[in-house]
Amino acid sequence: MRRTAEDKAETRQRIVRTAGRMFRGHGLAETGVAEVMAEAGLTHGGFYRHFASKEDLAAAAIEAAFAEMRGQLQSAAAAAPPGRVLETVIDLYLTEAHRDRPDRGCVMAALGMEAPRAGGAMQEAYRRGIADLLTIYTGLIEAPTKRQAEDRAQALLAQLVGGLLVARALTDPAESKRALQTARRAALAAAGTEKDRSL
Amino acid sequence: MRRTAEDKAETRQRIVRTAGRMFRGHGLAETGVAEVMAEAGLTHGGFYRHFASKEDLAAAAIEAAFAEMRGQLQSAAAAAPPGRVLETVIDLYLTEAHRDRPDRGCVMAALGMEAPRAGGAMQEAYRRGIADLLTIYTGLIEAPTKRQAEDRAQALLAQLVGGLLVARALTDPAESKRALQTARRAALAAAGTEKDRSL
DNA sequence: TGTACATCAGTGAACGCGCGTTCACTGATGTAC
DNA sequence: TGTACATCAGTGAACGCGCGTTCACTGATGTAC
Repeated sequence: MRRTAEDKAETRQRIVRTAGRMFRGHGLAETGVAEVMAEAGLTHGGFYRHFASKEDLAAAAIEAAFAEMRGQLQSAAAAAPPGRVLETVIDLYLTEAHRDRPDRGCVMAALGMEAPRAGGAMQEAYRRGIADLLTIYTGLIEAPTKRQAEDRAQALLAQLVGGLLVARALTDPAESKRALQTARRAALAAAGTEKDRSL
Repeated sequence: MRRTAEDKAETRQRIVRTAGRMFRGHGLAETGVAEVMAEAGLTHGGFYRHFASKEDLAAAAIEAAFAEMRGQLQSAAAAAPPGRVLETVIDLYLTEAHRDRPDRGCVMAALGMEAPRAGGAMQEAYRRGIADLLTIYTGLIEAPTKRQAEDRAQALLAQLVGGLLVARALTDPAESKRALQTARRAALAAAGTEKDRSL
């Protein structure tokens, strides 16, 4: 049953991506190794040919999920009309689709409680993911000083995540939808002015 | 070993409060019934004299933890100097103590992912807790219409929770402290003007 | 008020069950000659 | 290029272990008379 190195890398990636979705959808503790493997079309026995432990997988999955987020964020920002980049990335985040599909969405809004207390590689992957996101947002924001741009990026991220959490908490569809709209306005206000990229 | 009805109520309350702390500190899935009972000074066998299931306990614990939050929030608001109520409740929330002690802190910032997907009584207790918090915040905020006050209350709550999550994610003490300060300013901006209670 | 019996909060052992992890095994691929 | 052997990705059974829950038991309290 031995496979090519390429095959193995593909399998590993499939496991990591599957785990990323399941961990975000149901939580780290509630998602079993065997479940992930089954969802990836494998049996659980082979798991340890790819990962040292469940924690090892979780760290890889968190890292990969953040990378996925960065990709979506950056391509949305690149495609947005000038002057509407912040609006575009905010609207991408605070959607009903994102609210309803945590498994495909923001790592912070899905694992923001479990990851920091996990310690070790998971916590570090999570911390780095947040820091990288903040760097990207900072680059989109115009402010007198870099420090102020960083502060606004942080306020923006907090408003995005907090707004999504509120929207997910409210079970009434109309209330929840309104919460998303409110959060979009508040996020735009928190972000402030957009960096001029027309040069 | 039979106890007074009063004794039983006291025991139940002790279990609920202990569970509230442990669930917030380590998560719902990671906290065992036997652990909670031991921490409350009991053995696990008696658990089902008080609760139908772990979920039943969790719903009660979430409700009680929200009630605790409301108490702290309202007494802080009542004790604050006029014109500085919003600042006071924001400063109460975005502290290093709150960041470092999730078990004593905000339910939303501790169970905001697990509670909504749990369904049933837990989800409902959580939803109601958030709705009640929003009502309290709305009452503190001055705005042309009630709708606008509600929107600002929601933006405030999102900024508080989001800011705390960011601060908990950043492991560098200086970065994390700065994140709290930034979030305090952003929260104050999101809340807007305070309701005049001097009459 | 006193007595006999029923109740039931709390104990500690035991129950399935699912989890993360280990292991012997398989067979296709990599490597040495 | 062909052959023999080593490697190792993936399988499926099995391992402890801790979990939520159940249960027989205890003894102090409640209730009926």
